[in-house]
Amino acid sequence: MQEERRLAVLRAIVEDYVATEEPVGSKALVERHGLGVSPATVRNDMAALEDEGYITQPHTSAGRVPTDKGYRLFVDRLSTVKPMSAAEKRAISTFLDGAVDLDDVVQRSVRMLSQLTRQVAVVQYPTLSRSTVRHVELVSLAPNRLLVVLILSTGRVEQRLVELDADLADDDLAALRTRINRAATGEIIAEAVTALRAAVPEIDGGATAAVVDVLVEAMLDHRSDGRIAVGGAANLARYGDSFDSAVRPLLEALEEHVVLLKLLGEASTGGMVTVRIGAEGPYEELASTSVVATGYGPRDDALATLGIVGPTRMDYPGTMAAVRAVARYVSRILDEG
Amino acid sequence: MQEERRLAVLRAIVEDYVATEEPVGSKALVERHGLGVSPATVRNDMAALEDEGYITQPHTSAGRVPTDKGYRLFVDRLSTVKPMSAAEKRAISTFLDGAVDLDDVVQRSVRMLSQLTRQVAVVQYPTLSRSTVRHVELVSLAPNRLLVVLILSTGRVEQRLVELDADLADDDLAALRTRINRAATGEIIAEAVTALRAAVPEIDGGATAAVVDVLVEAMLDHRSDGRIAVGGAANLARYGDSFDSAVRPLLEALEEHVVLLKLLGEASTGGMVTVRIGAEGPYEELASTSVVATGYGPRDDALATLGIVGPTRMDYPGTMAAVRAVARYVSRILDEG
DNA sequence: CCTGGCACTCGATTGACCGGAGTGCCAACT
DNA sequence: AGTTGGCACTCCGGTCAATCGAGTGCCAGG
Repeated sequence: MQEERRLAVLRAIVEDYVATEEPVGSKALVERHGLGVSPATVRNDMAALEDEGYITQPHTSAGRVPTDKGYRLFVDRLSTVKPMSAAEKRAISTFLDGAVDLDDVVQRSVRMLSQLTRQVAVVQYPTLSRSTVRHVELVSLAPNRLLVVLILSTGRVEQRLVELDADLADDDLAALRTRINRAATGEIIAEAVTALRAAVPEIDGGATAAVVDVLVEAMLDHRSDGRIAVGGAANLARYGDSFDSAVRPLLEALEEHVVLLKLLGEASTGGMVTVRIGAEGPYEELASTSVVATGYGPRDDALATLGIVGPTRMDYPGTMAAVRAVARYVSRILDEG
Repeated sequence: MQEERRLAVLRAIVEDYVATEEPVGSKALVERHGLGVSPATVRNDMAALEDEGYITQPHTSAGRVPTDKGYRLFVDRLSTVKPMSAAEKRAISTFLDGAVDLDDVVQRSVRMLSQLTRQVAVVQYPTLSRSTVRHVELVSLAPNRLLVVLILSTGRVEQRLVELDADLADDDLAALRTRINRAATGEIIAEAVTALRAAVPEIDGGATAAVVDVLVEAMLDHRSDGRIAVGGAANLARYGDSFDSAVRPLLEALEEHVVLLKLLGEASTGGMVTVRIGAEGPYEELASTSVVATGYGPRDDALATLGIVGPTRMDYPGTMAAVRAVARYVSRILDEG
């Protein structure tokens, strides 16, 4: 029973601190939240919580502040994901439905997320590796120049120019085209690559091999795999204090897309919203920032990841709800498209 | 003659203030710069300069700080663009030469610029409107589905899917293709659009018109026209003071690409590096930021614009040199590509 | 196990004070 | 006419002491 109250106290501390941005003391706590005990009792609980490492005081005779460990407990056991309001849901839905193509979907998602959470939003472009090949087209621009066009189920189109050593006859080209499509169409990337390599024999002097090589390269192209959209950086201005220590490394991380991918990547386990708090990750400089992320994609295949980056002191329930909601709507749109 | 010295004083003030970030007084001025007069004399000059609006004091009995007008005079008449060192030139050249495609060129330019100037760099993707059509390809994916591929002299490839109302026969398609290419290939966008509209008659029931419409839309597509790459936002962390007032609106502007385009666009007059200082532009919130930009493109056609955004208190000579140098190398690369 | 009371700590605020950098002006000098 | 040295004045910034108040820890009693 006192154990139960202690957790209630921790929850109250987290909520108050997130709201006020100031260390919270025993007196203010009993006033604002209706826990029916005296400040002294709360003080005892706080002392215990501090011993266990959930909260800390910035200096003697100041209020308490949650530690990373405290936030962790709060997120894992004390918070209930508060559902989005109907109005918010509608706003998300209509805004995202207005997108005209894949790029636009991602752009709008980033914007939506950053507005909902008032944090920096990060959305990874859908990965190719889980998507399937819809069609491969070979276009002869000149006898020895070929345009290879790869169309994927995600709506992404990749094209490459191939310079051939020797000219390629029209009927050879047609044969190659049908053969390639027979092998690759409908397969997911990984399958398509192996099928392609196996099914297409050499036709004339390495030309075919060159085409297949380029096609495989296009399929595995990590440039589009790793692409990332970032939005809402203006929200960083709200950091107020702790500026050089927190914002600078974060701004740097936001430009280092590789770092961002790693941050998000940790969080791609299916369906659930994942939270990385403070120094739990491998990046020293981001010790005072948290990441809230989740995977998304059609039919719950986690094609890619989206989420937000913000200070450890953030509204976790609301943020998690927003991230989850946006991920769901985006997934639905990708499903339809 | 005293007029001459006054300008020397102004120059000294600007240089000192940029270097030290502190209001500069008469005594420090005569010490650091070798102007052979007494502090009292300098004080008189400063009073005159203040009357004319070139400098101002933050408060009584403080040193002087340049006004926007002062910076303007400095940039227009007092500064000599200091040339880049050989090492810097080499660094720019080799780094940009490593680029593999157009996107990469832009990415690297942004990175290079932000590193050289330690400011936020902005590079606009080359505009279509000045480039020429290299080739148009029509690919039949199905009897009533057409892939339209547009290849431009800049190396940019745009593709569109067209759904036709009626099926299109293969020989009609071939005829259309040659007709389109005869009209458009080699022309700059604007010409190509009109030539296309004039030269291609209707073949069957509006199908051709649809294709041409899509093609024209692809040519004029403002998404690729307006695309912008931003880099070096971490340099904003050096703003130190005046944070909310300066950085927040700047971060917002950096995400509003339309605003950025306007800012850069003012500066696209051929060949020269343009400088917008403080409140000279239309944006109230950016009153304490300057833009240093220039056009770039093959053969000095200004295809697009690149530059940096930074505080009015910046090293204009060095920054202008860096912007000019990067623009030249990028232009050269586009020329070759 | 909770509670009221009490002494204690320590950051934050306030006000007084001082030193220094810088100015403006004037009279004297070249 | 332009330059210079001198001088009184202003005002910012830092320091120091005093005070306030929020908050704690602990203890004794319910």
